[in-house]
Amino acid sequence: MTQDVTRGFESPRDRLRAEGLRVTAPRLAALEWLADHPHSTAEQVAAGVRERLGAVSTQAVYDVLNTCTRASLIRRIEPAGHPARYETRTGDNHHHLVCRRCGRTEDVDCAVGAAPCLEPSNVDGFAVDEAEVVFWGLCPDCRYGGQPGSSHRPEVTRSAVRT
Amino acid sequence: MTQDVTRGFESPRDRLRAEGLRVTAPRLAALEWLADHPHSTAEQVAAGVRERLGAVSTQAVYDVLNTCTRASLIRRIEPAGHPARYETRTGDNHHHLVCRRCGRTEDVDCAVGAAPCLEPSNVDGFAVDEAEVVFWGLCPDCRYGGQPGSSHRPEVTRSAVRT
DNA sequence: TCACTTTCTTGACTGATTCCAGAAAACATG
DNA sequence: CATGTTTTCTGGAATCAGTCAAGAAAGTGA
Repeated sequence: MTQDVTRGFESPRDRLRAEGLRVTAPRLAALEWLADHPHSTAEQVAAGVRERLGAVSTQAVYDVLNTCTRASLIRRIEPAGHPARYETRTGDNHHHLVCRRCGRTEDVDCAVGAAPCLEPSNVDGFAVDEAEVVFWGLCPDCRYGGQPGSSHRPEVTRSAVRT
Repeated sequence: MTQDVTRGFESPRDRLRAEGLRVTAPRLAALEWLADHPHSTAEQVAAGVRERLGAVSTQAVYDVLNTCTRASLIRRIEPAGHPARYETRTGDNHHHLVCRRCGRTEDVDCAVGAAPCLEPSNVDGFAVDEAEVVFWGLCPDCRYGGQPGSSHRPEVTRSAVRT
């Protein structure tokens, strides 16, 4: 059982209802899967959903994920060079730690206090509504272990900025 | 001529040489284009390169961009949901302001002083080497103007936003 | 239960980018 | 300025993640 910020208050079913969304088996399965497996890719969610329900179309999964994202029931993060990942922890200002090599993603709470990095609220005429922070690096497995799974193409980013 | 941080010191030709890369027409054209049109997409770079050189394959452009990115001559940014963009300003820790709607991208210097948001250097066993910050919002055109859709041009940006 | 929506299925399709094999060009030499 | 390596470019096919479309199926309110 994951201890998620937004979980425990309401069941997936109630949360769907609260947003005026229909309660369907694929939606429940996807939300439940994500509650226990945060940062899953669409493909992983699809696998998890099929594990419980049997055949479910890929399109249905994307639809569920998009609908729930739009309703803020889940949050989508799209690390450059990796497929999108989803999580149920929404509404708080937390950021992510992503492995350049395998895409593994972990949560990082705001390092510099409450709302860091969200200084510029109206720069150059832009109406800024979100500050996204991604920490890039290598996860333990990719640092030490040799080949973690499939062949990931050589990562291109090597900026290594360390202000 | 744009006054870019990394430009003015060395010409594109010298910068290629300094990295041990061959000096080819497509590379020069791409680097020059980017110096004057920061945050261009691969497609825009291709168009700019073809403007000077005539026919150049798409693959050549991607190759040039990848090679130069790997050599840190340019930096690639990949805003979620938008094609990757490239810029010649490398080596300093500046971040980006991206329009949710049209993808227009602007530079933002660190808002919170020197090293904002780059607190965690070794979290959870990860070896963090870069903190990427993206401010999401709507650009002036998309806020007020109706349909920016078609006018999705290179959007020659005025860089160096000071906060 | 019935009608009315919304959602799911199937399958084709897109856009951005990469892979492949061979032709062409760059550049350190002789 | 020829020559031979080595690296890069061409052209086309392929991949990957994700979307679009039309009709069938299921959830919901009366």
